[in-house]
Amino acid sequence: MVTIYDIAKAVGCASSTVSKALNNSKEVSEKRKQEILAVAKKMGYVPNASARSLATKNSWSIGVLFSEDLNIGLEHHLFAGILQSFKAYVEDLGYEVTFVTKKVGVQSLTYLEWCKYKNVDGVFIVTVDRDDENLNELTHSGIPIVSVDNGLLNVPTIISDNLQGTRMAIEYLMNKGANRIAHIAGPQRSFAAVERLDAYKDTLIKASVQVDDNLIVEADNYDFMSGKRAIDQLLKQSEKMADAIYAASDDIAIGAIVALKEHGYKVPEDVAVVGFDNIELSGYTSPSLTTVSQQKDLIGTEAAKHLIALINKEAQIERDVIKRVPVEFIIRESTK
Amino acid sequence: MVTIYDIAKAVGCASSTVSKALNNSKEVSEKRKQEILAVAKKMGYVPNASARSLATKNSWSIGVLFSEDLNIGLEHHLFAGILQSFKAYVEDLGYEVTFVTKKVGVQSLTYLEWCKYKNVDGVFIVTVDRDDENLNELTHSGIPIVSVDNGLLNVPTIISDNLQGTRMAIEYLMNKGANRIAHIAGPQRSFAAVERLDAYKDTLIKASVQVDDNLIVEADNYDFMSGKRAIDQLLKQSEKMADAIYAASDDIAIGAIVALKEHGYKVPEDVAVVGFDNIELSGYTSPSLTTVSQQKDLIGTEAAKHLIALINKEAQIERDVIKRVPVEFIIRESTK
DNA sequence: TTGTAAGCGTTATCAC
DNA sequence: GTGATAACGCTTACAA
Repeated sequence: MVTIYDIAKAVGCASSTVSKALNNSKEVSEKRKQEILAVAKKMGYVPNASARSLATKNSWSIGVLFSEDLNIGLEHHLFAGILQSFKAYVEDLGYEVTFVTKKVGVQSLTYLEWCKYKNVDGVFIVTVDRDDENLNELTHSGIPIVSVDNGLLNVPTIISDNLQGTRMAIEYLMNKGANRIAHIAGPQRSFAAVERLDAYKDTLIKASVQVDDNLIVEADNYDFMSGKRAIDQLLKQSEKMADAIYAASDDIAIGAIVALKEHGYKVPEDVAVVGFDNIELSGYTSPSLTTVSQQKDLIGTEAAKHLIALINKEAQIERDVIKRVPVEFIIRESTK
Repeated sequence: MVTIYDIAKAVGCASSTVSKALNNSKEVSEKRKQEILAVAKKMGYVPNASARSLATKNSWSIGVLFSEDLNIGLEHHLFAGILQSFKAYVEDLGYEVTFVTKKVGVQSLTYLEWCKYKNVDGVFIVTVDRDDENLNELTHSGIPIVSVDNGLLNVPTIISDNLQGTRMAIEYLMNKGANRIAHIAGPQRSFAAVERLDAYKDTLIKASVQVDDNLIVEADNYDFMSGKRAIDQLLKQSEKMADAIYAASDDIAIGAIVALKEHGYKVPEDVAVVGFDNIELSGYTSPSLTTVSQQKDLIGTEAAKHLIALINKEAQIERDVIKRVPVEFIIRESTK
């Protein structure tokens, strides 16, 4: 391993001069700097992050909290997409993206301890168990944190405009003549799911339509099977099938469509279905799915921008700042 | 920040003794150790990764190479799933998972330089541009590396048994009576795609069926649209439509089914379709998709195990070690 | 402009 | 069993 001392020796100067040259300081003559840079390159010098971090107390790294406890891992399209654009943005700025974990070697740590251990500059919470006892400690530590979607208390959050999206969906269905619009809500431990359910009720009420609890089902999860099961539940709750269904996710919607077909209903003729997310496949199912599209790229980059601003103290840490990202309503065959 | 010196002062011993206690060394009396541990806990001591790493030359961190240049980012189900299980496995062992990047602060680095900079214990190559000029340098550096799927030269690779999978698919189709089996190959820059194409030809030849180049199309990519386009291409190449199609991915297969329907073909009546991957949605399309299932969990954990073995020098770095992970053939409606 | 030296928080060697 | 102390590679006052 080549160190600045090796370079200093080779050049015939002090290590501090080498350091200055390497860091583009103005306290070195241009000539010296070029000389040092040339030698460094020739010798294959690579700086050492640990030594640098130890001396400067900066890590240039951002921790990502991506808990798998919730069964929403990296495979989840939305969160993977968000993380992807977040990663691209901060890496371009020179930050390293690393996953926050609870262990180092044989030792167990809390999230906060790990972040201190690694001295991360900031934390991006993608998915996390809101009941995790370690969470509170982290969110109150003063470390710059940004979150998405899960609506943690005390953490600035970037999230889709669930109210707007829901309203567009419901109003569209009503304009199409639907008057028994059911809602398959997402699991209510999810913040977005709660928002969408509230928005559903709110929109109906604003349109002077009475909310019928028998037309509301809570899915266990955001996935296909939950959508299928939700239809069974709906059939139990209500003798007469709804003429439209607004589902809290595309996966649920697609599962619901499959179940509806199995029960002999035609989509969209008997029942119109609207999803949420606009997953890539929603354009390819049969029928293709009308849905509320979430801009995962934008959510990821907005989260990144805000976190960087917090790190650079260009933004203040305000609790409960919620930034809404607009959604888009995409009409396809499932509501024709 | 609490350091071992603070603890030493509080306890009234030397910092080296504290270090020993903290590291569970046998060179401290049990009594002292307990005393130190108690004080450390009370003071909220958290070790410092940089200092430790600087002194020990170990980082307990693994770099993940996940290049987005190929348009296969984290959103790709297969790679996301593989990374997920890899991550879970190594984190449980106390390793940190961090993304390899090409920049640190304002400075640009090669992959290898970054790995040296961060002193990662090993590298997991998930996706990477095989033509990347930085790659060769990394794979020949002596750093423990494991790869999946993309069949890099000189790197131990964990990959699905593409030959077995292809054979099962083709033989099944032949048994069903198909005698004009087309193949929508994946992009031939992908190693797996090449393997599947070769296996397709090989299986036909072994069954004394002549390979018809007009029944082979190379998709631009692994995605839906490529599948749709491939059907157009197939129609151009061959006047008579195939009676079965073996596609290199589920996405391609689903795209192909959509295109086939648009052209008036019925699946599976006119054309049977088989995919590859077993993405979650393949069971929910209409018709649901017969496919070759890849075990992403197993691929991820096998990669993790091998990398850890390399790091611990329990395995030798052998070039071109390829470990095959078995696949499973799943029969659904698209071939009924 | 350049050099000296202290300090960052650990671990590890070697006396005692 | 315990304690000095050097070393890890770098940055940064401060001195020259």
